[in-house]
Amino acid sequence: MPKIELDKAYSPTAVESRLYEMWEKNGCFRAQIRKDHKPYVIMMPPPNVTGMLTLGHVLNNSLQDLLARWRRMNGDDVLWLPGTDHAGIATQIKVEDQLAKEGLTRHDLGREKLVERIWEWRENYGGIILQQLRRIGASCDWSRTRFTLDPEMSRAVAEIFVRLYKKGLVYRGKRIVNWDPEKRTALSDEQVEYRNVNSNLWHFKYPLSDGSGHLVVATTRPETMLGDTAVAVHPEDERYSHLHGKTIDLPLTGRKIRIVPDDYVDREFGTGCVKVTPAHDPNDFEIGNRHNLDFLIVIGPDGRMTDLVPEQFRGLDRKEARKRVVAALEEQDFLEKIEPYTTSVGHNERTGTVIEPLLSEQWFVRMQELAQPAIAAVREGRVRFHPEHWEKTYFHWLENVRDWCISRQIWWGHRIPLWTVKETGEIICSLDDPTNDPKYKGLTLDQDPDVVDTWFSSWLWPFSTLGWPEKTEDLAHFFPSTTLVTAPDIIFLWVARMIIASEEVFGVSPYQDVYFTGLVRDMQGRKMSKSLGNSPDPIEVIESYGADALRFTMISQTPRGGDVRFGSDMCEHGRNFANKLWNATRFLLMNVPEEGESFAFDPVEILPSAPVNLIDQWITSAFFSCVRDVDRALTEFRFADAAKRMYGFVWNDFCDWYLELIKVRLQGTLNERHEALKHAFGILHGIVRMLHPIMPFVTEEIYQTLSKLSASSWPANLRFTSIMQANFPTYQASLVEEKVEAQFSRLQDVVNAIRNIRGELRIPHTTRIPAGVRGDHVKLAKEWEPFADFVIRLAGLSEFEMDQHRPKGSASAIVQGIEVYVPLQGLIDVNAERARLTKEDERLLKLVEGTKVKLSNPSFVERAKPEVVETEREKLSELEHAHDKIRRFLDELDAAK
RNA sequence: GGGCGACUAGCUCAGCUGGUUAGAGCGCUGGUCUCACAUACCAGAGGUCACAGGUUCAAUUCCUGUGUCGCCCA
Repeated sequence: MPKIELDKAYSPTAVESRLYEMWEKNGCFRAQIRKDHKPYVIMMPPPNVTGMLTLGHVLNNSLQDLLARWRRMNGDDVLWLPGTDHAGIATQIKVEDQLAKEGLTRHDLGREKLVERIWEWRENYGGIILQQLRRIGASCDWSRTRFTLDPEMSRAVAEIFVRLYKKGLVYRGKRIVNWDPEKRTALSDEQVEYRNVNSNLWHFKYPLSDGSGHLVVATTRPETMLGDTAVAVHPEDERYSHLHGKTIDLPLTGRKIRIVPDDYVDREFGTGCVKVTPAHDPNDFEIGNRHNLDFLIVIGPDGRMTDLVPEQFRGLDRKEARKRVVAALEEQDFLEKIEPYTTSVGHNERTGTVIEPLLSEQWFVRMQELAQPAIAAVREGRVRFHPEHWEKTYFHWLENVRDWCISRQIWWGHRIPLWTVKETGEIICSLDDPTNDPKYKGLTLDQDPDVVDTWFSSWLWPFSTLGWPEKTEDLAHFFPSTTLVTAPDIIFLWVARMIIASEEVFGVSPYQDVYFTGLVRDMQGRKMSKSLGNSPDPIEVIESYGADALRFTMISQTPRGGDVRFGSDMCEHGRNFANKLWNATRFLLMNVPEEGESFAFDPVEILPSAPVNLIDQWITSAFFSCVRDVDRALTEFRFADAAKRMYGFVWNDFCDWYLELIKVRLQGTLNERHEALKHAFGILHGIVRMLHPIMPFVTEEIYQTLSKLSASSWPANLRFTSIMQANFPTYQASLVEEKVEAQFSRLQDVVNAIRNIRGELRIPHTTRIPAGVRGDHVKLAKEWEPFADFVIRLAGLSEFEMDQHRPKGSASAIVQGIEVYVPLQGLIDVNAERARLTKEDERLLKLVEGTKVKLSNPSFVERAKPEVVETEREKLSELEHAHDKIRRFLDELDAAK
């Protein structure tokens, strides 16, 4: 067996690409359908096909990968299904921008050609993000990659549309919708982002037709006054009750409009009179319906004033129209005043265009009825949210849900499966194109030109990706899925709707658990944004620190569901950890016997019997406690806890204590050396398997190395091409021994006490000093004799005594009731020792006093639980004991002076 | 305007169902290139747990209010 030597530092770059290729080549990520294996399914939230990897994606997908790898190593049939979203508007914009550079518009190309161009674009540039996901080590099943516009997915969209249409849950309605005049399409309420904008409140005088004076109305949108068809006042507002039914001469237009009483009006706001523009405001629209008002569309779909306005304003852009209207009103003395005002204005969340509420005919999904099972699903715990509090947001939305506007006036997307017979006006809703149906021979059929909202395909993602509506094997095995990991900003857009769709189609929820991650922010707590330039490119971060480092850092720094503050230099944390693990391995390998000698180790999972050596027992016990905690943390979606627990075990227990301790044995006899190494490799083997889900690359690299080492003795059924086929360590209760851990903690405390004395008294490491524990010799010897060498090594001692006698003028400490001493012998400064002891004296005194006060309170002793009082008493006696000792040491020090 | 969340060491965060000597990582201070790792080792300093009330024998932990910050909805 050749000696294996590792580099001094772990360098991730080369390792990562090599291993990822190996995994893919061996089909390690491919989901299997096996008898007697539980499926574990995660549907990746499909990123936009136009998207680039952000730190948000990294966090999200690292968590999904962690879960997928963890469950896979636990033997589940894991399916992590990746894909992209066709992102209707965003993608079409990309290509239209390209066309613009060629001096063309989409209308020059026409529908078919444009769609062709977009497909071409997708082939060339789309889905880069899926390549980037490979860089973080994503172990998704690429063979099942889906795109929301794949033919199978289109089939699913048509299917659901037809079903809902036939149930009357999809309908055409004329409503105020969120209109994007830039892209000339409607948007759903959820795709509009409201921003506060500094603007004005304009107060206009509207003269009464009878010449008896005027009313004053206030508005944030002067240009819409051209479309006013009423002025509303509150029915019970006495100031205006005499005006009900009278009319106004609407300035600039020469139109007479009515004064109507309506509850909607807020008497406190402005003058209590409201101008009503039913075709351009959702509330005014309702008022318009209630009072049979005219609906005048004065701003067209292109954002320009229509022919329904006076000539001087026609064709003007809405911004320009605002200026001109105000100017005209001012000129004619209809302007009362202008005051600064902050108003909330809807913007397209993607492009930032100011949304125009516009009366238009669109397709809607009737949501109220559909929402009920989705509410029940969460209420009954069939879907659990983590953190739980998101349920409140979810319920609030669903309980007040409004109908969903699903039609979009763009070309890139799923066509609405509706045809109108030109001659008869008959509407055909059909899965298949009826154009060639003999039934309609001789008639002209026009398909609805619109496409559906992208989310109308994404809401089917949990099952359309598995072949629905076909009855596929995948659908049978992998639906419903298990866990969804996503960001809370799409709780309405996506999560709620997916639950709705699954409940509607299958009567079940699409997953059991939803984990909501937080937002990734910069170190100042600001959102990552392109314009701020505060968003590091994950790929660059990976190149300088490694994917494992990025993953580990993000996951361990992420509060449960809370926002993460992230700066790339934080990745040092993860990088150092990977390096630590690497060097621990390196160290063990350096101690492997030279070529020619036989050496074999057993993976910890198949340890034939419990270790006999106390050190080995301790690390084994600590390892399995860690496994238990990690397992529990992952089950409860406490990812950061899991990461920190593993970190603590590996760094502190394994490296700082265990490896230091076995150095003693590695210098012992050949047999001792073998025993120590065998066990150490066993634990290391467990560690890499435990860490693999969170740091896939470095652990695989180490696993591969260990495999070479153990090839001869390792049972064939436990030899795998990849660590991800090996088992995640399983908790072994029988190997966790509290007594051993307690004994070990005494050893640690004694060593720490000596180190503390050394540190405080400024004794350099190079100076070897004697130290000892005092007490009954026989008893002490029994416990401490076996540890003498260890204490000597770890505390840097010349000798370690176990005696009744403690030399006068020693530096001392009390830990767990054990008296530890370092004979001074003029080695150090008496004053420094006095300072050290005084500090300890004061600390203990404070604790003693505090505990005494507590115990002398009769109501505490009476009313607190007996075991609490008992613990408190024991604590007091321990503290007093230690305190007395410290006092005596101090006296002794003074006497020695 | 309504709702949700946060406020613990200089920074980023743990601390679940009330009783702990309030923790970790980074940073800081001092000491070490000790033959795995200076991406390291050893030691140390640093917190009236945002504020004010209340419940309780006991509150960082539960309740109410205030303040600051963030997010969502209208």
